[in-house]
Amino acid sequence: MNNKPLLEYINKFISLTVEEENILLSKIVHRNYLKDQYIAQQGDICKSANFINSGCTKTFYMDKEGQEHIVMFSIEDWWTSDLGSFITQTPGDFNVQCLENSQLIQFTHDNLEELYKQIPKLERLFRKIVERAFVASQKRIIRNFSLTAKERYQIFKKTYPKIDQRVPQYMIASYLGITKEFLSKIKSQLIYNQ
Amino acid sequence: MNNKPLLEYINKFISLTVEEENILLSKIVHRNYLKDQYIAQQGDICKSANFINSGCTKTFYMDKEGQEHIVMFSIEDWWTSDLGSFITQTPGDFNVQCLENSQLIQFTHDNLEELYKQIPKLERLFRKIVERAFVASQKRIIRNFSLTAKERYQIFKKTYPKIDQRVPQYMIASYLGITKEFLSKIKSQLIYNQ
DNA sequence: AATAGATGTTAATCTAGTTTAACATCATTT
DNA sequence: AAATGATGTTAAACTAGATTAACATCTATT
Repeated sequence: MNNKPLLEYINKFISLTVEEENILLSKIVHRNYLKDQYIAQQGDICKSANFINSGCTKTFYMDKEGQEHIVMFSIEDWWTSDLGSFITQTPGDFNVQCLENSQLIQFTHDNLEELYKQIPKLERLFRKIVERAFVASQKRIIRNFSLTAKERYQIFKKTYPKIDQRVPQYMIASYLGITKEFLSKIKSQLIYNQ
Repeated sequence: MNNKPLLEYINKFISLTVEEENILLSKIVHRNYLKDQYIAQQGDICKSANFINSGCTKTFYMDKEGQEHIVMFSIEDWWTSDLGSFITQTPGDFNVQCLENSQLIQFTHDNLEELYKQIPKLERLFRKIVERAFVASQKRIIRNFSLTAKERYQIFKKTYPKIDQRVPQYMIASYLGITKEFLSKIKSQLIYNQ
């Protein structure tokens, strides 16, 4: 039951009293998932927002052709969920799946609403978290439009070196919006040109 | 000084007492911009979050080649700002420019922080606004990866019929991430095939 | 150690979308 | 009404990246 990473994370945004921390901890659930297990499934209502204590997940969309499109990887000290489904409590567009055995701290929708009532400061915390996520998402749209696949890959490697090493290449290709074959070509070009 | 649209908008998310409404109204500024005027500029710190009473804006990024990439159009009853720059108060990556004469209601960073203190409920309001914006942004990434330009254009027309009619085609092409020439081709194909 | 399944590479062919360039249309200003 | 600038169209040549398919490498399981 390691709550330290979560509390330290929260403390970067807002400060909680000891009582508030205890209220918060009373409303969370620790949960272990195995590699390949699903945390959320396209078409289902997403039941939890999850803080990652350890492990790694991918959030992806499966299109009508059965092709996977990864929107996001998440690792330790970050969140994972189908946020759209979670906040509206309606069937979601995304799958969230563990890429490694993962230790998560889960906030259910009801518990989080309850927490917002008891500790209004948490609204601020989650506002800030989502603000940052939104900004990153906007920047990604721009990058996809204004940069080539090679440039996007180089930025990805620099920005997320940990993820680059932990995740199979064909998933990184999916995240970059290209095929695994083309990513392979890019990598060989990069090796040749240095 | 028409505050009705703003108050009605807010009321969809949270309910304010009359006193709270008055505090809020004391912290906002009404401001008129002319067509082509800039609300935020790439490289500058964005000073305001703006509720649109009337008018229309584009948020865009200018790349090293001098090409414009539109991330977002905003019209009445929606917000416009370089959110990343606004929340961090650091130089921004985006320009926000009026496409029509526009009446805006401005929240400066300081005033908004002040308001959060006086009316903590507003954290909830802005959390919800940004949540929705983030979800829309994620869906757009998916659409860009899994759909063709033609499909994306058809969805755009259906989702934002008002904007489609108000904004020149070459800007819609930029929003869709394609050239104006290719959008022109798509349109002629669509006319031919119905 | 042999087999199967998951991951990664290479190369040929193909295509969605770009680039370039010339022209058409419309609105605004003189 | 002529001229200028902003917007939109068409078509030919081109390219980034997809598709297909064959093969290579690495694990994990029997």
